[in-house]
Amino acid sequence: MSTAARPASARPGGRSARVRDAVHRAVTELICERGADRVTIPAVATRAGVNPTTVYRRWGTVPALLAEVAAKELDADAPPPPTGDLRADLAAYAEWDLAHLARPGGIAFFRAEVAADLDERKAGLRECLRQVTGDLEGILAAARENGATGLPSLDQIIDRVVAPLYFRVVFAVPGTDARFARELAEEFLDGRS
Amino acid sequence: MSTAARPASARPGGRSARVRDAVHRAVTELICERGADRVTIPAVATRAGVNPTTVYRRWGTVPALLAEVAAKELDADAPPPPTGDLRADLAAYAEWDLAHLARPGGIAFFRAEVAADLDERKAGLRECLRQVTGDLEGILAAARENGATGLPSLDQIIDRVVAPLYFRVVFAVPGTDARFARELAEEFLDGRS
DNA sequence: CTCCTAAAGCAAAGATATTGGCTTTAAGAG
DNA sequence: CTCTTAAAGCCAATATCTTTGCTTTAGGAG
Repeated sequence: MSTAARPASARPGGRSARVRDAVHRAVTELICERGADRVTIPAVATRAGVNPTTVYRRWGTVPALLAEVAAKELDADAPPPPTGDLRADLAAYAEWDLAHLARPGGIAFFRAEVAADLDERKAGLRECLRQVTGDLEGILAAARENGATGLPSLDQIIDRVVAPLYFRVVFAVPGTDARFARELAEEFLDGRS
Repeated sequence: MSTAARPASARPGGRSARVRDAVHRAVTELICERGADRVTIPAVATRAGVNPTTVYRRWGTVPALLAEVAAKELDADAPPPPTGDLRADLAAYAEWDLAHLARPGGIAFFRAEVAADLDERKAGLRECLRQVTGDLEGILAAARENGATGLPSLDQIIDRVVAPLYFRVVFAVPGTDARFARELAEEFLDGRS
């Protein structure tokens, strides 16, 4: 036992990082080329130029691997920061959310979460929903600071704006584009008061 | 070539029907016990007391098998027929839809559809969406015959009623019960005029 | 009742995926 | 620079899934 605190991860640098990046890249590529259900650990390992055993030992299962990649992509592609203008912020968020879902392989991650089971599934989806509600709360808080009153509730926004976007992307409903997303948000706000 | 017309399926009776029923039952049981992603053809065959080869030859893949079972269950558990009272019909439909999705293994079929890829996926989801729009069109038609005017559009109902239900079931949002479903439909209609 | 044959069963071979024991590599501390 | 050891690599064993060729069973027509 040294007197210094142990780092959270024992050996995060160099080779481990390179392997992680190669595996992440391989997952993204395979998801885009084939679908989520054809992503297997041996395939990922081959594409990444890494030994399958390594992937099994570090990540264990495909859903766990996908969850990590999805989390990383969510960090890289964050929604636009709220300005305090609820109407503009919500429209921008809706547009971003749609783009995020509809990006190549975007829905594949959602699928992976939906398909996973029990604890893993609940954890993944809770995290996903938590992320969405966190973003929306940020938008509402900014509007409130800006002096806005009579704000919609989180549940209302989720039911009226977020849910339709998810549904339409999953079912590939035609006409679900950026313009639709913005109008969905704006019409929701206009219909209240 | 006989002069008589050939039947669509060459030998539908007896043993084939028994095997089909046993396999269907096994699929439903396994989906409820484990999740959709742990349903494999060998597992289904064992549970059904049928040879795996038979399942491979008749259905080929797990998604195809799940699609057939889902279609059969949809037939067995049809939504209530429209009465012509839009408000009551839509509330009843929302309640039925939620119950149908939330039933044991209900979402698992949806998951299976979502997880499948390319042609199979598109076919399955289109069928699912077609079913929903068909039911809703029936409700709208009944209301129209009853003299109602200013009816909402199909897209509106899907965005405002159906999509939130799907979203909430998939993400297991608390408080998503029959009462919520009815109120969702009623508040949608009340919010128009 | 008898015959034809679609569909089910069986068994063995061929893929793939997963696990475990052991060796090798290279961060990172001292 | 040297040493320790976490993490990666290798390879063989195991488990699962999937396909294939052939045999057997049992609907259903005549």
